[in-house]
Amino acid sequence: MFIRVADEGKQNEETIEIPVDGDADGSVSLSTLTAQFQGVSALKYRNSESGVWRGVRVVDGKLYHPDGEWDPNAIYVPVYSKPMPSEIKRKGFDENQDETMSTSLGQIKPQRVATDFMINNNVDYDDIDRNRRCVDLIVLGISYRSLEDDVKKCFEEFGELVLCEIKRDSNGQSRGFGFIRYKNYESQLAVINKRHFIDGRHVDVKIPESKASHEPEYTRKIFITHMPDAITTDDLRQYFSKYGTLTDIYIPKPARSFGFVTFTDSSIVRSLLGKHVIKGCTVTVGLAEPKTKSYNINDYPSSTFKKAKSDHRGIRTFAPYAAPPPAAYPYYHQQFEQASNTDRMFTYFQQYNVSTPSATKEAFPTHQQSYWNTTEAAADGIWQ
DNA sequence: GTTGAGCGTT
Repeated sequence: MFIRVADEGKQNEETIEIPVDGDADGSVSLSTLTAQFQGVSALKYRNSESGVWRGVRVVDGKLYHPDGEWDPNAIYVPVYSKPMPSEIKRKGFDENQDETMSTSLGQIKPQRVATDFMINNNVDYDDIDRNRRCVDLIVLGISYRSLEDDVKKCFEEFGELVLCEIKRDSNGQSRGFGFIRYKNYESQLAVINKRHFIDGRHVDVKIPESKASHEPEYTRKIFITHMPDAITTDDLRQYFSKYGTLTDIYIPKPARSFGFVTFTDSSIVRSLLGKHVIKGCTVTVGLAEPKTKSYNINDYPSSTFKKAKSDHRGIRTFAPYAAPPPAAYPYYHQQFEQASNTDRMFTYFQQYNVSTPSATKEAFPTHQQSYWNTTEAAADGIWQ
């Protein structure tokens, strides 16, 4: 069986039939879809009764129809998150521009080939370029008695170093961390995310926060819970690296059933919220809270998870519920991307007959973004 | 069952 997919307003010229995996679970593979619609992250369709858009559920790279079966006559419309396909630079797109970058290590000519991964995950070349360069790497966990030479000896095994230093206080006492930098990017790839031993201590090498991203760390980080002890950092790396470039993986020792994975980019984070199956275990992915409570909310208006939670308690107090939610719960943010506003949220939730007294609107300051979705709302008893 | 150690200098 096939479903018909076309960009909005292009049903006449460019409707493409996409196969449904009938052997398995009747889902449509997101990668099959992205082969035809670059940059697509979900599908939507018009609800024939109400006329409003409905989102198709996306889980683990597969699209599931809310009613359990696809309508062969419907036209499904791709939902894109940024950037739009026309903005994805493919090989040849801007070949006449000189894109040679100057770095302290010489000239690097970036390759301009969009991989499937990049297209699927809306990774653009700026991300890749930034990530392909050698940067100073932070070395954490250095013994206080280790010297520069000890550190150097360990890391020279992987290639020529252009920097190796241990940070010290004004008395010359080691602070237990330092920085290294390689001449070649391959060496950087070889040491990062691996365990190293110096003077009987294991040390970690990471991209330092100052180089990781322009976005605050916690917006790029997921919080994984209900995680069995058997899941290791390697398992998390293997599983989550398909969604983006990782800058950090953390599992406390001894294990406490949770962990963190940090990406280079915050944009993938929202799409990962919910259940995932890793090594046969179902784990829950949530947002990481900021490590310090002293952040200024106005600095990061798009990342105020705690505020979003209290907003939705606001609804619960007011709303009587006339009807149960539909069979599936499309993510609000998959339809409307990142920036939200009160009016648009209320319009969206009206399709579920959630009563929205005007007083409730006051609980939604317009500068705040809501990350919560209808599944979470249902779990919290809004519609029970 | 549910939130992380530590991040500099030019």
